[in-house]
Amino acid sequence: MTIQNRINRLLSYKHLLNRFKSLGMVRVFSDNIADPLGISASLVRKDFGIFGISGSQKGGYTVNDVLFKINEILGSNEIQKIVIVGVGRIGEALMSYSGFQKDGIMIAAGFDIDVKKIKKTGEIPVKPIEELEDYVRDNNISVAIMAVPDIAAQQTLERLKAAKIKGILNFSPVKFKSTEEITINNFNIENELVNLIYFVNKFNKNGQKIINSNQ
Amino acid sequence: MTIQNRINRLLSYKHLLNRFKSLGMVRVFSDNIADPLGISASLVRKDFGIFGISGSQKGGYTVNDVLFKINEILGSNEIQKIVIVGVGRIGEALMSYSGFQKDGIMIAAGFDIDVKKIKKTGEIPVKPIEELEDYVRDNNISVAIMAVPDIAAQQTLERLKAAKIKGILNFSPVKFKSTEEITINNFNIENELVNLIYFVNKFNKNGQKIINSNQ
DNA sequence: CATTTATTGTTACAATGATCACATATTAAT
DNA sequence: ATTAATATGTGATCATTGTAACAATAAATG
Repeated sequence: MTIQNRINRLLSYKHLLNRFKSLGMVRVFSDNIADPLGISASLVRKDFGIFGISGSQKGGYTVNDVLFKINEILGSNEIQKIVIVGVGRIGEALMSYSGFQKDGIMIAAGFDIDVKKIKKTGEIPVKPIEELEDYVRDNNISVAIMAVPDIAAQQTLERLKAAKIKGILNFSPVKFKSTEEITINNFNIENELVNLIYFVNKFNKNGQKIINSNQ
Repeated sequence: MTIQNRINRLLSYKHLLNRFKSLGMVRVFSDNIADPLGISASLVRKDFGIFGISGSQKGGYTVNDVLFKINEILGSNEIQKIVIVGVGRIGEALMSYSGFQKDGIMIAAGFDIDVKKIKKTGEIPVKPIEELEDYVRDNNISVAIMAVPDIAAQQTLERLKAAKIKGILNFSPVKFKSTEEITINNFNIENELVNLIYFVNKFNKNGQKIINSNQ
């Protein structure tokens, strides 16, 4: 979980730096980045240090250099093709979402078990699930979004494993654990909501803090 | 971030215990819970202790008691009504999703700025955004899902603040920070994908770097 | 050219979280 | 009733993660 935070911060840096860039800024200091994100400047410098991003001792960091380096680290300088398995409402919503492009992510195809979903036309083709394995091999895909109902989750996971997929972003309600061969990030909306409701309910009365004694 | 993990674990415990229950189990020990989740038994016991969940010194914990207590803590024993602002593809997908019920969450209404989206019939009504403030007040809503495009995000946030919403699950591409008055959890799909791609590309099972085979 | 100033890069530190280990309590068995 | 076995509850310990502090150093200034 440790490096995941670092990667997430890298993404925050990227978005912030893009904003700075659009404002015409050429150089930034570590606290310019830290303050808006509510973290310490030394953490920014440490992150940069760990990923080999260096600045100059008086003039700070060059926006373009840092942006290029971050994209390089994240693999966003080349297009990353991924697939979606399960073209229901969530799958469709993701396929029609255009925001992935800026991070170098391209949804190459969708797959579904339901023949009525198959579409050869359109920007992103939807293919029968039987073609997944061949497609993944032929197009060198390593990451998939899984957006199937709970009933189909286990079976879909097996198919993705068989297709030698290496990473899954799992929108299905069933939680799966990562293994040596495959990294699975579970994206659970219920959990997020329950968490939020808990906070809102506990903090409600006069903004009182919740008990957090660790003893 | 500290107690959030605890709440997330509570949710994992809940789901696991429900599985145990459906298998007919009446009592469990802390390691029955810990092992499948890959955490230590003492952490389970400590979590339980902190939330006042107690077991018996030889017989472990009673499944039903723990489940009831967890639901009580999470507020899932009563129905929590929430609203969705922005009835685009994501908003629609969430509105048609039936999995919230088991956690006591009910989507009471949708809101949109586009009059073509308004629907008075159907299970969940979709209302004009102007009615948000009144609806939230009259129905005692404190949590909202925000699923609007980036362009509308800032304005929508202002509306939600004006309506005295206390917690937002933000699906829009724009990241917002929580304040004293309002807790905002940003749900960013790009970030998750980029993170996953980073892992898949840079690490093999030994944590060593591998050659990035980009097509 | 020396001095001042400002910012990076890094080490020491503090806070937080999870695990370990054990004392304590409870049940079962003889 | 006594003893043995076993699981909880919790203080001590270890690990992780971010912050604070500062030394090193490059630019600016006189």
